[in-house]
Amino acid sequence: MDELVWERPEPPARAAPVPLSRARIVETACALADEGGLEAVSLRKVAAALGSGPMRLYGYLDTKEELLDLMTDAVYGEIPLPDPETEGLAALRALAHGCRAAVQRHEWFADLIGGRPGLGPNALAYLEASLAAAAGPGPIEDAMITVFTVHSYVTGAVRSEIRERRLISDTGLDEESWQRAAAPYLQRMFDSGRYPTLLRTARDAVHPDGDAVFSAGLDRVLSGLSLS
Amino acid sequence: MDELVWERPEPPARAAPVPLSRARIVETACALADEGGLEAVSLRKVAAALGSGPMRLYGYLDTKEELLDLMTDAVYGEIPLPDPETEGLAALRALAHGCRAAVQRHEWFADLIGGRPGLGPNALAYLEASLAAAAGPGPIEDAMITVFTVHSYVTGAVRSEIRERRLISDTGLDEESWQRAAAPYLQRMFDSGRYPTLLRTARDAVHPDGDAVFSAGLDRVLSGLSLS
DNA sequence: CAACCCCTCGATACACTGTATTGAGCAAAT
DNA sequence: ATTTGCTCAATACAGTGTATCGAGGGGTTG
Repeated sequence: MDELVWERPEPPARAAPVPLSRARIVETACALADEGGLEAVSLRKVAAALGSGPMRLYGYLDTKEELLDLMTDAVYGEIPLPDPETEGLAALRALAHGCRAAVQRHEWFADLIGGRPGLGPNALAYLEASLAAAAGPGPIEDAMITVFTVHSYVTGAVRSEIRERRLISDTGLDEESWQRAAAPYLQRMFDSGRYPTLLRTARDAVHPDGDAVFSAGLDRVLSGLSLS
Repeated sequence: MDELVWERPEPPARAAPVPLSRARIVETACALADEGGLEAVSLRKVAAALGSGPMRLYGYLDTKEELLDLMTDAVYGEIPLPDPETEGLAALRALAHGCRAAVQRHEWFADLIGGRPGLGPNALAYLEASLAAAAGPGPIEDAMITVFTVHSYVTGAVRSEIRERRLISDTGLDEESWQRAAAPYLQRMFDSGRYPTLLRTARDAVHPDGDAVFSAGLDRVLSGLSLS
């Protein structure tokens, strides 16, 4: 009390605290990430968007990583699960496409997926559906490997796709400036003669769109599974 | 000059600046990451390990992300390339195993791989070798898809593996405490009845080691490629 | 109705991050 | 011999995750 009462300002009439919930927190964190990417998600910003101080969130979370885990599980929850009648391969395909669609809606999901243990209820449900689709008459270990294989492909593929999209959109929205930025470097690399196949590819190949590439790769993976 | 010379201390006899190079920077950054993970890599720590101030690094890098890119390419450089005589499928398999081996040596590589555009010379060489191995008589687009498929699987798989390893080693080195931490939760989830296949798997399946799973998945992927 | 207590929440603080700016000292060039 | 330019370190700043603390209000008890 280093000031007299007369000088000291009144307490700032604290606004009625906004009711909070884990769901609301995750929701606004996802919204922040949707526009601005994962780096736009900080506890301070999330709290500010909710009209509260940062430390309040620690009542609902122990750590920022837990927030990311919750966000991850929220996205898993958006992936529609095929109904159990669906035949195995078709179900796996549907899950894969659902996962990719989720990444298209939430680019940042590509940064999280496969990165931390997905033990949330929705991730488990996704896993359950995959496993059920893959399970056949044989030993369950086969189904595990099938799921591992497909999901590894899916996570790797969606990351690749997002990465490439960013490579373009980072240099500026137009393809022009990207050409000017990286093309000369690549040109020089190709001129070195060390990458003949790459050079031929860059010259000849027509670059197909992401959908087609993903589907084609997925088909190859699925056809290697020797599933009943 | 707010003090008289007599009071003012001598300049700290600045130590002869350590000669630096991009290679040395990347090397020590990788060393720091090897013990301590990616979060142990900060420009300050790298600089300190080199005996210099942080800002000096900006002569060699524009950004921390560039350092991570260099580290990524350094690891790509460790992957042995199959000699060009090797038959296509065998070469792809060798590259995949080489990539996985690199991740075993540098866990942090799993966090970087597939995350940012790998345009460094070593990554390009890896890509060139993959593309050359995948290229057949058909259109080059087929080879692109093949490479995309295999590499997507590999990146996804190694991330999965590292993630699982961390899940165990994070809770404490012993399996005991992990059981105590997550097992009750999973138990309750399984008891909910929503994850029957998962439950059966957790109960019945013997968990095979990472090598076997990776190889088995890779074989499935490769066998789906319909490569000559 | 009054007094207490707990518990929730915000303010403050700390260590740390990446990076911009500034200024000092030395080497080379005029 | 003087100036110029370049290299590097010190300082500074905004932002991060999180620990600590103190005040305030709501519910429970006298």
